[in-house]
Amino acid sequence: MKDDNNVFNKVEGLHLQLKKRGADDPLLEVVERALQRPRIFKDRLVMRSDYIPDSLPHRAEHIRRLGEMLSPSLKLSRASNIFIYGKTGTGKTAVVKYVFNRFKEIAELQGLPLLFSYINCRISGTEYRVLAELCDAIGVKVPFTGLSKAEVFNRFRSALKEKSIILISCLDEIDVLVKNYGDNLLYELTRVNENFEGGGLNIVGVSNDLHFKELLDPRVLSSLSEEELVFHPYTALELVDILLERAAKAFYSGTVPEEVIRLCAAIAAQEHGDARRAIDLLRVAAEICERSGGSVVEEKHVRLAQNMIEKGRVFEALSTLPLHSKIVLTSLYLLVKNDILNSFSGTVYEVYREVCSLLGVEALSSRRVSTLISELDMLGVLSSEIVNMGRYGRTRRITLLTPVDEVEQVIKSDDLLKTLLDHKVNFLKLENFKKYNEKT
DNA sequence: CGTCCACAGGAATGACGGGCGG
DNA sequence: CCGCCCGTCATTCCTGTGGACG
Repeated sequence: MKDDNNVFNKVEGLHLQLKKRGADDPLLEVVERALQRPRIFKDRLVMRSDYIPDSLPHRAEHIRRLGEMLSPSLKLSRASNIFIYGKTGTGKTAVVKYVFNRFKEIAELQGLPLLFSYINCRISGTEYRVLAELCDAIGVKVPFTGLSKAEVFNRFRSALKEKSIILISCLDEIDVLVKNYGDNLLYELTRVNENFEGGGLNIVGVSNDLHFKELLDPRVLSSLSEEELVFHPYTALELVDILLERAAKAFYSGTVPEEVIRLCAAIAAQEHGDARRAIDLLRVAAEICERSGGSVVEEKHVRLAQNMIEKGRVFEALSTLPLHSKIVLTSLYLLVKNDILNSFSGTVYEVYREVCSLLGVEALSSRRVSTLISELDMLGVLSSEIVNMGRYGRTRRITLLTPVDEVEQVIKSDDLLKTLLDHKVNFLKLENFKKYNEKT
């Protein structure tokens, strides 16, 4: 655990050095300000999202039950597969990791052939990579691409058998995998244990989609969810406890008043009781306070933090979009700038083509753009609604949901698109599109 | 009452870069 | 080196469709 005090001492040392050099040193002022800055954070790591606390308030019951379900593995017999539901930030991942860590310690102490792996299916992304990570967990090296899935699967199974390992694997956000690739992999995985003595695979599936079950084949469902565990969102009061505990470790006493914590908890509770959000909010509020030279976090810092986090999320999501999605977004932006708030897909596509030719980029087919628009819809950047206009066909009415100035920031952060706004935007004859769009 | 618009969105297919084993 | 298998992005072709217009 890194101590802020060390850093502080170093800065102090630097300060003394600089002073010796004379007053005209350009760093002197910066360092002095850094020294004067009141310190709020005692330990920043505690407020990070990947931090696993020693105790999880209001989750003792879940920990106990998960531990019970997995306990047969400590006697080297197979435990049930487990299914965990609950929305984001309800402590699912933390509980699983917590229990895994504790079991791992015991297994190592007793020298049991018991291994644990945690895989996030959304981050791993494909069936192949999930399989590769399972292999990795039991010490089988596989290339990140090149082999057929069946081959990787066979290697996994035979290694499991050969080494008589029991692998308990958590597949987090498992719904993402099934939505994209179906439940084939899960089916195969649940069958791994058939005709096996010693060794085996145990799956702890985690999903934040409550309707996920419906996507599964009944056979898969029955073997996957032999046991179930449901996580409910935290209430505001529970969030307060969580934040208080974290705050006590992360901040110097007296820097974060309880009412600020209550506010953070209340805001997060409104948004589905997401603990991660609550912690982020408090952390950012403290950072803002610290940077502005305050010594006690106040309500206004929380409000600012709330704003910043929201904007940051949007910017992050939009600026990492592939080029053509950004061009579609830009087209929509231009339309909105010209007071066309609801455009039809035909109009958007026309503008899109125009923008592409101005940028010297080859335009994609309208079919492709159509799915790009759907993707933006799913991201919540825009909303599209199918409308029937009889004689005048069937289209989507597309509305930009993101505030224009935020979209503008994203466009300006892209080197290519920036040139469009800077120089070429006048060449667009948007009047034509306006008429085109109003041809209802 | 049937037509027919302007697309939606599914299916099939292909190009491509990456990476294996042999 | 080849042949094969991935996943991703894109195109082409296709069938489907609610309701204003004639």
